Amino acid sequence: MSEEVRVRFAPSPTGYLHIGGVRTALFNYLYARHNKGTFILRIEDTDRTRSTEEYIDAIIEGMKWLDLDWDEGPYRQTDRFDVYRRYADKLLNEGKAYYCYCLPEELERRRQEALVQGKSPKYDGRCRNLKEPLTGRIPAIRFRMPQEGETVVNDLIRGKVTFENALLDDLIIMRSDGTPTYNFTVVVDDVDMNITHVIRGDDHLNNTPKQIHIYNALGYEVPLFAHLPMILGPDKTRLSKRHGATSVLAYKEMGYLPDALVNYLVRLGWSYGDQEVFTRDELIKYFSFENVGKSSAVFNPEKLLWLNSQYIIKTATENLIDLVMPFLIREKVINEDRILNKEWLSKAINTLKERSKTLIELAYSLRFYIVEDIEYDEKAKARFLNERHLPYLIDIRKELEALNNFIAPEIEKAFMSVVKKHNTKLGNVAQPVRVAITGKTESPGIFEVLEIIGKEKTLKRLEKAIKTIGIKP
RNA sequence: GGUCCCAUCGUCUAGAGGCCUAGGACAUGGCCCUCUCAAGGCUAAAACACGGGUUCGAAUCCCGUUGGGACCGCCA
Repeated sequence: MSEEVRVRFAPSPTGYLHIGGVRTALFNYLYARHNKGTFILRIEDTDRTRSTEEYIDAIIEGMKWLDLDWDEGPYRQTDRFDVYRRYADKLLNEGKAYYCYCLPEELERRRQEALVQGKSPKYDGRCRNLKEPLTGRIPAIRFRMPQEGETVVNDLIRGKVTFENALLDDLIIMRSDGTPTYNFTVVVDDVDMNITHVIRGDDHLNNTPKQIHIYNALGYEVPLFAHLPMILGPDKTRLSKRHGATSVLAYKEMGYLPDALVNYLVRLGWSYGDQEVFTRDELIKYFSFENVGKSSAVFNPEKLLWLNSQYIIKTATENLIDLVMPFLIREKVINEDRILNKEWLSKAINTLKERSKTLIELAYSLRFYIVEDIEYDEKAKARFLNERHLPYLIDIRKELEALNNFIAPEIEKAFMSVVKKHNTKLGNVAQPVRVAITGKTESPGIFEVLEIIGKEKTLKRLEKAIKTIGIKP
């Protein structure tokens, strides 16, 4: 027995990689990295009618975006059908599994009947001790589940969970079309891949005793289990498409930083004292199941947004340039062929970093720096581009025009001189200028903004504002 | 219906029988800073689901009730 920790994330490509899946992947990843173990990616695509290549690609892309790098795989179960077949034959030969000739429609009918009568829908075992094969039907293979005693799942998060064997169903391990089913393939693969810890969603806890019996039947040691609590939507039901974004990649499109999402998700059900923000290294260092909670958690978009803004502030401006560029193009702030001076752009970004909760917001707010013609917000225009503020605009234009060194401290002096001359408050000069330059009543500090916009554009925009007031009384 | 799981502010959580007058974070209100908006600082309001035990002492241990969730497929 090796000491090495081997864990796996095993999504089925019947849908996109969603928040819940990512959290499972993340906890597997953290546990592996914390223990210097191996993290395996396995695609559970035995349901051939619902699995698609597109989903597989999206899962992989999502994992890569979040930088949840795996060490082995992706393995695909559809490549391993002969392995399952071999194990199934073995169980058949040993009498631990048997052919079942019941038709899916028959089973479904019996299930419904049981439900109507308020009984537990369980396979009645009518093919369990068949002496002769039934002709004219292609059988499925069922696992012969022990019916006495109880099974204890020793869960790293839940503790001991006990199940009565009499309640366990003889489940189908091979369909009549020869393809294997989930509860069988997981066990075979986890055995085959030497998985030491099965870390997965809470929804599998009820499957676990059945799987334990398959391990036993196959003669293998049972791995350790850790069942993670579910993530709920705002209505406290299981997170689903109704609750907004389906794919994690949608979060990428919405301008979230991968590390912010990871940080948010890890705190859903896990904690480390009062700490809220973690680097990836800290996460790996501190992670343990002892600090994983047992109860399900409601997904809270507001806190994610807050964390995202914290990560934007933390990110080096240099990196932010590359991150925001696709959004500048997508939101048509710049044309694809237009090359911006990086040094200049980083100055602009610096003023907007702590004002942006997402990369989209950052891209939008960068607009007034970049475009030639800004548009006035109607309310802002009505309030500040009027007769009352006209003298200030005329004077500040004059003062700024006279500046040789167009830098923030000099610009400030110019403003102060106008303020003094009119014996007014700075806001009365700054706000109309802000509207003239940015089109809005909110922006970063106006002196900095003017420096970054530059003298030429500043004067041009001031003149346009002055003219606007002249035209419209 | 059966089985299993869970239960601290609106939400995420700290809490391992006395450090609890229940702490932190998001969101919300107020104040400070201030050229606006943010960021930041300070501050306010806000929770141990309920009922029984055990104990000198319970958010913490036990039992029950209630509430929520998951699963009961030839889906995974």
